[in-house]
Amino acid sequence: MADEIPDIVIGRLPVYLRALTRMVEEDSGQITTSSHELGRKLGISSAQIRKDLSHFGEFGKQGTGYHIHYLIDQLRQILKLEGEWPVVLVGAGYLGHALAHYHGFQHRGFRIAWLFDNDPDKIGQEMAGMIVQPMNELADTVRRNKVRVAIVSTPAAVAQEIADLLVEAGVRAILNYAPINLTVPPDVQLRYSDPVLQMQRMTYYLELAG
Amino acid sequence: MADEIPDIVIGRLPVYLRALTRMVEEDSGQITTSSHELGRKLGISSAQIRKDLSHFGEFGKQGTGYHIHYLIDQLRQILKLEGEWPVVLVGAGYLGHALAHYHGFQHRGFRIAWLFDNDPDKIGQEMAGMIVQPMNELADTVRRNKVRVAIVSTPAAVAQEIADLLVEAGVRAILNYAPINLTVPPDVQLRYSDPVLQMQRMTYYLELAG
DNA sequence: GGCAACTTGTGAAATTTTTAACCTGTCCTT
DNA sequence: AAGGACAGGTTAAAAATTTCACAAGTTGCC
Repeated sequence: MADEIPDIVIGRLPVYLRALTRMVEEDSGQITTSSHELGRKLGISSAQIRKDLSHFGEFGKQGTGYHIHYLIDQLRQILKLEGEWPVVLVGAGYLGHALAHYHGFQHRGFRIAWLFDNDPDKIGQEMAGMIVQPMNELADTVRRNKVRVAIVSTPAAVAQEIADLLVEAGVRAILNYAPINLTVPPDVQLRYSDPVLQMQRMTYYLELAG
Repeated sequence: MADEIPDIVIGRLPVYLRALTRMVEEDSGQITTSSHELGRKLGISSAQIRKDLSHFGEFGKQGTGYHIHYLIDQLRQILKLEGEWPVVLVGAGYLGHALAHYHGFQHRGFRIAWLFDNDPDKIGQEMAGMIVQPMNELADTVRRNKVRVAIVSTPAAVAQEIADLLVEAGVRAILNYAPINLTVPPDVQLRYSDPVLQMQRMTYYLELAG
């Protein structure tokens, strides 16, 4: 363990966590699992799972495997998900609306706590238990509440501008839904979620003719 | 060129395509670009861009770079995006609603053409210019129209079941928004878009203390 | 107790991916 | 017309990532 851990490894931990959590929810009374079982479910080699986890410590027991609850706890700790990160959501369009209502953040480390938009018709309106705030209060809210995580679901045209503002105000992790590449300082985490990019990646493998 | 092209390369092509398209939209009258310029915009090394493209042919000209329009055309051809893939969207919840209304598919190779749900209150209703169809007609619609691409935005509990049905009916590419790992045959493309996974990947790098 | 069946963690090997460096060709300026 | 600045494609080297394979530890059963 120790040393710089590859980001690609970090990227798989949430996948493991999700699969383990699912195993608990299915509740077959199963207490432990093995790298083989987990690998089979995820389509990942067991060696990779063991190696990934070994970066952080020894969580398993030979002959037995991994205690599911214990491993979940450890992963949540590694990923800093034991608390609940308050998230600011910028952009209250269709997508922002969906994200604001999404229940999947709960129990997985996040809570959408503020919602911003620049549309006068939306500002002041209630959405998913929040009041849509005007954009000019965004920086202040981030600063005052020491918000570190943001989701951008604005049109591409303003996404960079919003990102700059968020970073300047103290945000250190941005999930960007706008279909555009953003530039942020190296100490700011940035992830993308453009459905079209994912789709375009798949069509390469399809046959054109019907 | 020729040979099996790494999937990781395929995954970057849509990113290049998006950046190039953006350059056209910004319309500074720019005709050509270079691997360096593109790399700078995307945070990718120029060598990687040249190498990626070289898998498919020689699209640039020494001393000049790449003709933007020509490269866009080539990428669209490589990714099989010259036509328009009709897409079936399963799940008309908040997220399905957002996807159905999303304009970003247009001009990028896709058109959401059908919308399915199992909620009797939603079936028959109009949404984004489509009528929500009942789930029991899904397989038939896919088969009759030879649909090859689907988006799943159902709850996790039914996502695998839907995926099986889609594959059985002929779908060969699935974008899954449900927060669960799916299993599909090896000849079926599968991509995920779970916002929480992306967020959990970022928090690892954040500092816990406020 | 002893044996067989498992399973982890881990160095080493294999494979994949990225980067570097350079040859060759193009364009622009003088 | 010549020279310098650029820039693509490509081969080789470097770095990163995955897989292999095995020693060592655990469990359960007879």
